[in-house]
Amino acid sequence: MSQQTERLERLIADELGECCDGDVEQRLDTLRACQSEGPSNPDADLTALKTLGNDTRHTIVRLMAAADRELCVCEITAIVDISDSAISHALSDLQEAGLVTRRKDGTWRYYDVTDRAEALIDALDRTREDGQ
Amino acid sequence: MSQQTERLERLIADELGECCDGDVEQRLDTLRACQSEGPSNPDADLTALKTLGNDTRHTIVRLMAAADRELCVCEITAIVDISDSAISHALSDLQEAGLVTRRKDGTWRYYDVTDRAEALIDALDRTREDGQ
DNA sequence: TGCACGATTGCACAGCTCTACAGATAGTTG
DNA sequence: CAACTATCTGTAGAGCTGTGCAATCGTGCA
Repeated sequence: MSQQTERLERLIADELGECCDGDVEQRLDTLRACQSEGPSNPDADLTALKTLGNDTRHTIVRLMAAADRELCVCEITAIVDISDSAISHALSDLQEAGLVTRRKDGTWRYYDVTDRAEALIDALDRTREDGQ
Repeated sequence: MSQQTERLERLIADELGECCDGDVEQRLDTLRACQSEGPSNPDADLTALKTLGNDTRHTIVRLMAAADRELCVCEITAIVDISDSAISHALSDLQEAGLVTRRKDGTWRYYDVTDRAEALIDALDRTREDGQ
């Protein structure tokens, strides 16, 4: 029995007053079941969070979400104080992460937020601590 | 007039057929209003996203969310294959980011997810692309 | 076909992040 | 109070990330 499960055994003994090997196994099984509840492939989730958790990309997504319509790249560059290159990199990352969609019209490129981006923004807005 | 607004002027001319300086100013004003709709201090949002967007921390939060009760540190170390030190660092980061709460009971420490963490996890679950 | 323009891409490097290790801290117990 | 336990913390270094620069792509137009 590993150190980790010894510690767990002592925890259960503390909680229930006593603890046998069966109790430990049962607790481990329950926890393992919880672990397997998660998404089978969490990479997309991690990428979405990491991508939105950057100032530049977050700013762009907030702007598009507030505009409530697709925006042309040049509308973004006109407003936010970030270089063309950085914005283009950011939009590319956001698209790969499934947070924005892309549409071509001649030489103009239009981007819009996806449901996933909106859901994350909304989750943040609904759970903000201070009343700002 | 900057290069950025010249480009915007050409976009509006393309969209409407013509464009005067007033049209450009109006579009800029609208976009600036959108920009100011965002949270006045987005740092907490960025921290929350960045913190949850790490494999170790995400795994821990998913486990706690699935367990639907507070977990002792030793329950986490017993299940996930991450060193004690890494888990402790992760829990500390999560707490600072407002994603988990912490409770002491003797030498045991119990952690539980906050509404904010649950809201983000839920947003991801509701918008997953593939049917996993 | 050549030019102009909007937007993207490859690259380099400065700055940030994650983890293991070792040692510290705060309870508990005898 | 000494020994033990669960957890935390400081640190170093390997690896990752973000941005500007310069070059490039693709579209429209004369």
